[in-house]
Amino acid sequence: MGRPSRRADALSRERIIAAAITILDTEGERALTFRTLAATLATGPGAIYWHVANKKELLAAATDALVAEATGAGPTRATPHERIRRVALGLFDTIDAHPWIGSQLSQEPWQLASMRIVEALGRPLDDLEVPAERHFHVVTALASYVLGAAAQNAANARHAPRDTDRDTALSAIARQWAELDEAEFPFVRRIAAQLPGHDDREQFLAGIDLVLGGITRE
Amino acid sequence: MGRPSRRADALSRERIIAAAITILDTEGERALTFRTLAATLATGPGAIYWHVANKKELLAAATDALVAEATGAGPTRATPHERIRRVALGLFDTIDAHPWIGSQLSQEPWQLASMRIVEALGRPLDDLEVPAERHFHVVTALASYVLGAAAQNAANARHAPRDTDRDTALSAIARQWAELDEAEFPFVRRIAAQLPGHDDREQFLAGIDLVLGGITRE
DNA sequence: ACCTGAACACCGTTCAAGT
DNA sequence: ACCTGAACACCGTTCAAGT
Repeated sequence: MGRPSRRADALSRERIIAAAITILDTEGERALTFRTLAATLATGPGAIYWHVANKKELLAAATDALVAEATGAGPTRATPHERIRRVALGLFDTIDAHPWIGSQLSQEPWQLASMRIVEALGRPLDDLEVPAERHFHVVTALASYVLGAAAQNAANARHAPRDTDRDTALSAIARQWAELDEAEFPFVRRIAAQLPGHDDREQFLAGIDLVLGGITRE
Repeated sequence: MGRPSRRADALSRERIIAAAITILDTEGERALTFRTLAATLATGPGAIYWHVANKKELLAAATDALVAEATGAGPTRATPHERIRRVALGLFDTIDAHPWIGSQLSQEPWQLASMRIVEALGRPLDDLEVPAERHFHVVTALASYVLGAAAQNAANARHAPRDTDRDTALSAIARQWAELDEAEFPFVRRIAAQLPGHDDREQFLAGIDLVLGGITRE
């Protein structure tokens, strides 16, 4: 029931956010500028400020839009465990596709997006027979793991050289790890061999299972 | 055995990093500028570039210095479980005291600081009777949780209003949560009551125990 | 009500010139 | 070898002026 804009190409909060997401995804975080954004929208930088308070709010809104999509809906007839895995994996994939969300989420904590994540991860806990007093506890641990893992993965995605493929990149890091000082980094040296060939999503889900294993233990 | 500087107040990488940490801690991330830093060191901005490649490297070096301190040494005669808790809590406290580390760690993944964390968290795994093939797996999960939780906590610390104390701030958020739309956020509404009065460090350690519980489960 | 674009107050970084 | 500081190429944000 919103009043219609006079022109189809009129500026709007939604169009600004959509354009920002496109720039962030295709050109990277550093490329998002009020000038480039204004150029994309065929207007001046000042015009954007009529619809959006500032850059921080713009980034928060862009993050929220994608997180809302990732946590929304979902077919519900599944075990609680399975539902949590589904939400977590959805978030992982969203952050992987839009790596800039990773740094965003760990910077603005009580924002709407974080609340959506807590809600989506927490709702299945009732059916998991976790006592209500522990819900806050447990959902915090789950969310911390999900956000931490996703942020790490996003950072990796951001820093991966464009021209080399994943396997050779991982092998290069593994080789680097294997050459570390034995006295200072014995553990990292030893696990270097396990680095190439691992699957990020599998690894992520294994961590979820670890946490869930701890939850349903007693 | 490094050759001595001629003047005691000569610029050096160490002095620059120390000055940067002081500014970051006392004035916040936004206040760290090559100009303010240069002013603090009584020199011009260009001088800093002789010792440090750029701002990114400076932040990485500052982070590494503090993480090295947090993960270094530690009395060793304790159970593996206890050693992991100790390392994790040390990191938590360090990030709590220097919140800017939080965002730093989730932005530069394969940097030295992350490797120190992996090493410190992973070394006790041998004695925890975790099979070697799972070490990479398990240490990744632990590190993700630690970094995620610490980043969240750091973000909270950064955004807390200066003049209000913790209790009233938490109560305000709890009230806000309790007023959310029941249809959209039933879970968050319900756990709102558990928000005030919780202890961040306890909550953090409980999460560690959850993950460790999952590890030693089978 | 909404848009324009010049202008303000900054940044990180470079570089010729000094010692 | 190391330092100086002006200058370059940008930023986010504001605001008088327009429609």
